[in-house]
Amino acid sequence: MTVAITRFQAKISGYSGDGPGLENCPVRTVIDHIGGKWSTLILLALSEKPYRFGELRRLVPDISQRMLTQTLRDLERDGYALRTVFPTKPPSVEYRLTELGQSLFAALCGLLDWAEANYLAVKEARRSFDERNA
Amino acid sequence: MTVAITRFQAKISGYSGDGPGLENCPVRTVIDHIGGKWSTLILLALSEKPYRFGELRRLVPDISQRMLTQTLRDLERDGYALRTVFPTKPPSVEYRLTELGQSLFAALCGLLDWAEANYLAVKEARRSFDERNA
DNA sequence: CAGGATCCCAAACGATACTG
DNA sequence: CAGTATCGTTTGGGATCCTG
Repeated sequence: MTVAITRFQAKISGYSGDGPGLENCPVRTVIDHIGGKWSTLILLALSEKPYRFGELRRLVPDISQRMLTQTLRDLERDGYALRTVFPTKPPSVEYRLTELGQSLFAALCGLLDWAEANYLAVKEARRSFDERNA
Repeated sequence: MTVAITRFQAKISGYSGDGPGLENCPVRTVIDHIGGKWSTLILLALSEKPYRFGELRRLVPDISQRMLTQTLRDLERDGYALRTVFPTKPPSVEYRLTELGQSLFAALCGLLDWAEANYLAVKEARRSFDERNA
């Protein structure tokens, strides 16, 4: 698979040495930030339609408000989400995906589909591994 | 986008409530484990061809030997990688992707390509955000 | 309603030393 | 060579209280 060799060299190895190259690795730049516990979930929620803060809390009941705030800030900072404040009383804040966020979501869909199709195999592999190493 | 609504409801919401449903969420089961700092990198390396422990260390110079061991164990446990010990002296151990690992890698490729194509936009978004909130 | 501030814990990660 | 063991640090994340 010469293709894959090229892929790896291009995507990783060139940035793995010493010096300031690490921050310029595309894979790390992007993956590191969607690896959080909640990022993909919120991204997935917002891919549906814009939501307000409280609505997101209800959609993902087991997220703390602290982490919801922080996850939304991160998504905003990376250019994936747009935050709009409506100066009503009490205030209301809407979050929606940007074009960049929508395109990231589209790229993520393949992985989400894979997860849905194969997670049982993964769970079984874990069970089997744990049994062998008991 | 009714499609996305369906996707979200199916993939997340049903598992987000109370009870033991969370461990059965496909998205979390898979994403949580490839969200580590090194998993995708090692997966990417092994997608090229089988490697030995020391070769992987050299390919990803900034990984500690402790984390390389642990990442490889996790990949093995999830059924993505196969570990083969050759009882030579000194011993030599080869890691290669399983079918499951290769199919996960294929599903991941879309995201890796996206990262490569868009990471400059992400970096710029971050810079701009940090400037606005200085 | 949508957070900010603070405290605290657990997990992830890194560095170093040692071994079959 | 390919690990294991131990330690210390750093980060991620949860709980709680407070506010415009």
